Amino acid sequence: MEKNYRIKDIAELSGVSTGTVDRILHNRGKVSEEAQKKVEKVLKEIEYQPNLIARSLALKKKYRFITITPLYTEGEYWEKICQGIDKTKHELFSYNVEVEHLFFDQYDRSSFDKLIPQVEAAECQGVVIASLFKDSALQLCTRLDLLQIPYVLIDAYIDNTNCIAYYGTHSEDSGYIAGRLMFERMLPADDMAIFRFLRKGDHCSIQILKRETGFMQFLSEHKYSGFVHTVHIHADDVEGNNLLLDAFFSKHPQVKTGIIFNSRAHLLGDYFSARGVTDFRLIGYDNIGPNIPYLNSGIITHLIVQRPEVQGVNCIKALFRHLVLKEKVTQINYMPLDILIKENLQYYNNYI
Amino acid sequence: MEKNYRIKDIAELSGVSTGTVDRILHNRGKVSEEAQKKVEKVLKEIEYQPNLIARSLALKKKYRFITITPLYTEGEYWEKICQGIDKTKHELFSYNVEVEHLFFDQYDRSSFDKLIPQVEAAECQGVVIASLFKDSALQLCTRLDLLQIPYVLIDAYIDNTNCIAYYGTHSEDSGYIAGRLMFERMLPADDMAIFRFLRKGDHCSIQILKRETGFMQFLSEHKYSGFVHTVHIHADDVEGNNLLLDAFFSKHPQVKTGIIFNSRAHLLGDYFSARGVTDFRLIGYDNIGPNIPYLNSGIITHLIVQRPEVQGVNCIKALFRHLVLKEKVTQINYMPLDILIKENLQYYNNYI
DNA sequence: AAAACAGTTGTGCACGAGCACGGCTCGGCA
DNA sequence: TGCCGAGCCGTGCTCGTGCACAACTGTTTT
Repeated sequence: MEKNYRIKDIAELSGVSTGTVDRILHNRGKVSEEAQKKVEKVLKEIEYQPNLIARSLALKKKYRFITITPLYTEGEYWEKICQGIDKTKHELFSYNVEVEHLFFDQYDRSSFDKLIPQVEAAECQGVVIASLFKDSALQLCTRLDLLQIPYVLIDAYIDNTNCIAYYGTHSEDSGYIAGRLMFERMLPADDMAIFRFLRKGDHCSIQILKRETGFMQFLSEHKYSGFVHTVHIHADDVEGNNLLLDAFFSKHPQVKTGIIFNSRAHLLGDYFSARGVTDFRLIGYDNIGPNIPYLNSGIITHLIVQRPEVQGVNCIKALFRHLVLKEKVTQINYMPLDILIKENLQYYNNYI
Repeated sequence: MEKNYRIKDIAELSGVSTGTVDRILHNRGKVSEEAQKKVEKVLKEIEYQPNLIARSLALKKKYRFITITPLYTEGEYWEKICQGIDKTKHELFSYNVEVEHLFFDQYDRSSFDKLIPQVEAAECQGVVIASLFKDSALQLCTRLDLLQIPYVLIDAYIDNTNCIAYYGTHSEDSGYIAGRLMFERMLPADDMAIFRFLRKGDHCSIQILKRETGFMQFLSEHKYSGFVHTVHIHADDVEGNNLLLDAFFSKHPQVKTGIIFNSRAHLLGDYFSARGVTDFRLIGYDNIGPNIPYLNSGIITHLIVQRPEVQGVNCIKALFRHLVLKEKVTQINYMPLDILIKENLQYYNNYI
């Protein structure tokens, strides 16, 4: 039968006024030792849980968060992250939390750098940083440290920052999982292909390279003895790529298994579906819109996915919990790595 | 530049008092047509979002929810559900939400029935019902309908109730997925085994039977031509079962693949690990504590899991959103069906 | 014409916490 | 004794909403 104690109750129980209790709870202003002791004694006996509702009504403080993410087109990975952010923003509306999005071009580092002074100028209480560009992100972090503005990292973890939280996946392990999935249905001596779909200016991010590392580690740990073909493709040039892939498969018809470590498996899906290929086992990443039909039709056999919406939700909630609720937030948070197949796809987005 | 409009603002804009605006917003009491029109006009122009914080402070209403779930021992499936519930209860503490747990014995239907008058007597605003016993649950539902108390179903969906929400999984499809996973690494003509671990009084619930149905459907759709051995085992009798399993495997040494449709794969894990068997492919359900070490050691190859904590969270949130926020809640919510393997296990619980 | 009444409308307090301001006590000093 | 200031403490307003009650208007009744 737990009772909701109020400051007023504590004041009455300890024989002082609410003002004194308030001063003790927030240790502001001077309080006599006697009063301190009396109140502390009461506080020890009861379990006071401040009414957060009343607090956030009394504090007319506005919380302004800024997010810095890649600009996305419809169906892209970062759209899902931002959907999670916007959902949470709506949920926290009554707590006076406002969220403003700033975008950069994920293929142009300088576009990120240009945002740094903007963030410094904006009066904000917290920042969410998509840390694709490690050095630039680190620079922003140190600027924010100086301004004493808390920030959350998303996507790539950066050592030696004072971020209050990081949300992302363990890239090596996500590659390792891919290795396991691929191994389920091939022989250790079968050839395979890694497709690197890059766009002009694409930097083949550290994340992607780490996935590949984890993948190769699985292969070596499990005595893989086949040959791994690496196929480089420029994502923008559809015509050229078709020729390139035609050449590759006519030269290596034994390759029946492949993987793409970024979210562009659908581009290879386009190729296979145009050529009528149905017996290739393809593993990809991320449940972005364009990948879905190919998972459904069986051209992509597995997608390794990472709940981007939840990441977005968690970023904002981390700032909220840190600043408003003054709770402790765990710093490093690796998201679950989910395995999506045709059969469990339809239920995947029904969380929360 | 969205502004937070308050009732006071609306009153000023439309030239009436806050009381009148209040009456119109909640359509209570009589208001002159003139005032109605003036306020409605303003409401159309601005987008009024009531401050929920202030509202729940003003309404000193207590919300008392009751949950009715099986009594669990440590590490059991229902423990995870209740963990999600308790987490949310803590989160909604300041909204005056209280949650009381009632437990029944999942192997004794009458223990559920005994709770019905208790629920009716308790003055509560919402109920969460674990609907394992379909008929008994239905009876409770109709009682609650009469009392006009909203309720949420968890576990099994029941037709023709007025539940405001249901959270659970699509049982057939979760069996269908198991079929796919099993087929990944066997030949269509290989024999397999279905292990039915039941406890005394266990009713081999509809859920479990449906999983089996979905599984068999996958087999027939994919031209399975082997033999499915069904092994019945009483979960309580370890010694007897060892003998029974010994007999089975010596008679059918060709069976190298098996599945258990409830969460007791760990019992078979006990057997295999005692016998030193390492080349059996076993698929199970639910990431309950005892299953985890066997997934890690490779004795269980896959677990199909369904985010029980999230289900618990969602149940309480559904009642909260319905009663407090007065939002619309979607009625039927099938949870994601996740595939857990050794490699992605460690990250699985890092959500929210 | 005064009173009663119905139909509206405005006012004021409550919810619980935060915070500023003013008031109280007590000691020191002239 | 009177005055001042430091140290401590209590009061009262605020946030935005809900709701009860009082107050106001205009019409009908005695």
